[in-house]
Amino acid sequence: MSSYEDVLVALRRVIRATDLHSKRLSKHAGLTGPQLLIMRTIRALGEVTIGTIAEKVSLSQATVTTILDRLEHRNLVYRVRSTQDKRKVHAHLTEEGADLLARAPNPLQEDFIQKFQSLAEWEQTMILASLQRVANMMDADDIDASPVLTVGSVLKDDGWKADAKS
Amino acid sequence: MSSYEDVLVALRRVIRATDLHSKRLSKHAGLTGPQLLIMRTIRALGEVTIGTIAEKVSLSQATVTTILDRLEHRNLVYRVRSTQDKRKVHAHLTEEGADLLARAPNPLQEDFIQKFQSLAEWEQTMILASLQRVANMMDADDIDASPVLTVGSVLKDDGWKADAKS
DNA sequence: GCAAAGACCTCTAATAGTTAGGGGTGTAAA
DNA sequence: TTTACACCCCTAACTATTAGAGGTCTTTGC
Repeated sequence: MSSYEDVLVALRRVIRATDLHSKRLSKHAGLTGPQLLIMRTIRALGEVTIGTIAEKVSLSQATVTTILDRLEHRNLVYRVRSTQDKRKVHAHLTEEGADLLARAPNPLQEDFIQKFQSLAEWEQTMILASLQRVANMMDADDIDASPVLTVGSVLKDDGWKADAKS
Repeated sequence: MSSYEDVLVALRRVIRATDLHSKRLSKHAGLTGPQLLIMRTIRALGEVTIGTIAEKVSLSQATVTTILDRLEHRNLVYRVRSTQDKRKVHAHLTEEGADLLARAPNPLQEDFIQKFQSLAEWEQTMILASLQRVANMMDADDIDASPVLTVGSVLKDDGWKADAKS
């Protein structure tokens, strides 16, 4: 069995290799974490409804709507109401949005996420919790100051703020 | 007190004067009663939401939606989704629709409807019931064959069919 | 004459997206 | 350090559309 320290070191290496540290990434693209996540989902799925996005990223439709409002305002995405079913709205990346997304992330990132999602649910959860703990430690520069995390808080308590001032 | 026959005669005169006999009118315009009613509502209120139309004509939103579908298909109305509140949709008459509406009805009709709506609720209901009875008699050419009407059936049981074959 | 088809009308229930409102976090400026 | 601001996130309410089922009327074919 590897020691806890071994795990920490491995995690730090993963973080560096994949450039997943959200503050760094977000600042680079000028996008917040959820914004990036949603734009990636749109790129991955092509013509996609708001409901599908919400399902994929585990947010409510209302939240996706407001985030899309901001992205649309910045001309990174646009909406098209379906003619087949006028209840539905399809989201698309603008050329500008696609460019930004292409410039922003490290190519390794996509690979990593795909592989990560092939893990078991509990593995993903535990790894995320550990990553979170690592991030906290890095911020605090003090291991003992890092609070114990619950699973539920893992995805929320993330330092993804980037364009609060834009 | 005027006799029942006096009332009948008066009603017949009103019907002729205002050209309200629905079969005649509908055939003239190539529109059914509800279609005509909705188009008039749009013309009267200008930019109007589906919900408002439904309220004005006492139909469900779903019904208004399907009737608007047919009118839109015939290029008589068009929809514009509100930019202020993207839940809302405004209905408008096309030029073609406005033309059709302008040609179809007798100008007296508008006057009559306005005045009619200033009457008390029960007066309107009774008058409508009587008008309906008159219409039935005219169709039957036989007074005794006309069934006694209930208030609830007055607005429904109307010979408004016109373009079932179009 | 009469049965069947086709085109309507109408409704309720379900569905998709948007908005309102309230609570929270993080960053930057006074 | 407080304050302002811009986010995120949710639930509840709201607007319109669609699905599905039941009804009427007219036309068409027997």
